[in-house]
Amino acid sequence: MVIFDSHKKEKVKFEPIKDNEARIYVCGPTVYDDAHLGHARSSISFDLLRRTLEALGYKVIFVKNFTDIDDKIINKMNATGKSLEEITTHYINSYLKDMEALNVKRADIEPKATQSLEAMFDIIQRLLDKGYAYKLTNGDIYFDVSKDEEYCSLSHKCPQDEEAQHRVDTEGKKNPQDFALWKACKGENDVCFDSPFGSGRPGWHIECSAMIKKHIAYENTPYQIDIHGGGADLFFPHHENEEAQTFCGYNQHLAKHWMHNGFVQINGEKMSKSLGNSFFVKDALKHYPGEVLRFYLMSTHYRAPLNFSEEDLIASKKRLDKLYRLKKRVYGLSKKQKDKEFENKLLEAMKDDLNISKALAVVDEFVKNANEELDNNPKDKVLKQKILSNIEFIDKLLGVGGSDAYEYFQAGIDEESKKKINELIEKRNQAKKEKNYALADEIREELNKMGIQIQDTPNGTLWEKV
RNA sequence: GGCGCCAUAGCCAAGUGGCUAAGGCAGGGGCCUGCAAAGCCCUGAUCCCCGGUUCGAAUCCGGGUGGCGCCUCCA
Repeated sequence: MVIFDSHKKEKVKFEPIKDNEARIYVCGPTVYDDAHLGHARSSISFDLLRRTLEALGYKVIFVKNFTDIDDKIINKMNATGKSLEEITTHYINSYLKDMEALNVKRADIEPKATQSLEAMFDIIQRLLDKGYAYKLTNGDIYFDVSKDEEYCSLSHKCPQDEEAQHRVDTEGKKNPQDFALWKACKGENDVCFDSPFGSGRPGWHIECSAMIKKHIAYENTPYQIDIHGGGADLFFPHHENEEAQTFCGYNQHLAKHWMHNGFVQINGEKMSKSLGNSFFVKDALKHYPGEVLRFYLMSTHYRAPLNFSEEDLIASKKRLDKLYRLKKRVYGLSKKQKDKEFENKLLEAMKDDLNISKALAVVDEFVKNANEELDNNPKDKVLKQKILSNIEFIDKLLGVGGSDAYEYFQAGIDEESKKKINELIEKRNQAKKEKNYALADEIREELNKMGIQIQDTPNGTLWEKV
């Protein structure tokens, strides 16, 4: 497996710290609002990484956190009068539900910041003891970047010029880039926890360092975990700061490899709350099945920007439709016949830094060849078993193609409508038998108007929702 | 202002020095079909511009132009 390490800025061979094991931590959402398409893309990107490593035989330990203590959550509390727990529980559930619809596998561990406070205290105390952190008179504790010689060597993105540094300046800090490890309690409208450093709450960056240390960090190794992932915007300062805390606190680098996914854009601009162009997953799911959305969001390489467009999404749907039409042709088989050659080809593509374009081209080629072979050998059982097995492998590796082939095309149609559709099809077949083509075409037209498209096949007349 | 990424057919998108530049969508032609649909077959680009390196470049180097991102919470 080769991955692009954004620290080294090149593709590197993935060599795990421990043989055949991969410990991965991905920055999860701050749960103060519903997941947008950007969250979806990030989730799907690292889901593909995980599935690929698993298919290659690695034992993957996958951790994705929830940031459940943060300024924006507090703002929401103050705005709505709801408790922290109410807000975060609601959005965590909403997030999990959306990700399930997108066929993203659940993380093995889903830690919350509020449950990892002890681990944060440990790092902060170490940093204070070692002189990497200092406390202001108001009780805030900051990390002193000037004490860390390696600061900025991870992302190489630290601002150099004076102007940029002054923009992030804050009263009392020793260096403009110093960041908060602990924020002292600011009064009634704040959320505060007891700590050895007084009442307050943790800074954002410390949360991830703590959760990694607590849940999956190796001891006595140069690196605590194998891969740390997240959105490209997190590289600096978030990941730079995580690395600084962990390295200065434990004398271990945080992660051997760093991976960052590109953004979802709308009309060529980053999709974000502040630009007012964000797009919630739950809204997109009202119009398109999760699987279609997944297929679309993963069809652009994870590092490249993806400019959201409905036109492209529809093109993706049509591409996925073809896989499911093939699946209908091998419907109902139980026995499987492995096709190692195909599996290796698909895996080979994904092994190259998740080259999804290559992988999907392999899928397209497979679908095309399978259709042709089925045309020539409609009764070949082994062939059909092979095809079904390959579709299952596609589902396992890419997370698409696993649904029931009929339900895929009939999603959103209620039982009553289905009954009516079947009656009309029956009526039309009768008309066809009597060579009353005018009536048959009339019925087909009626179905079309209902948004139903039919296909006459050797196995009878099939229908799909357009 | 600092740092960085990107630019391939109508659209999406692989490709990192050398066979005829993958694949998908859309379009055109054909087979199949009562007619359709689906499926299959055929069909399209010399790779933003200029210069350089090389026997040879979409692929490397330099300079442009255009777009985007980070530097502030952000996936």
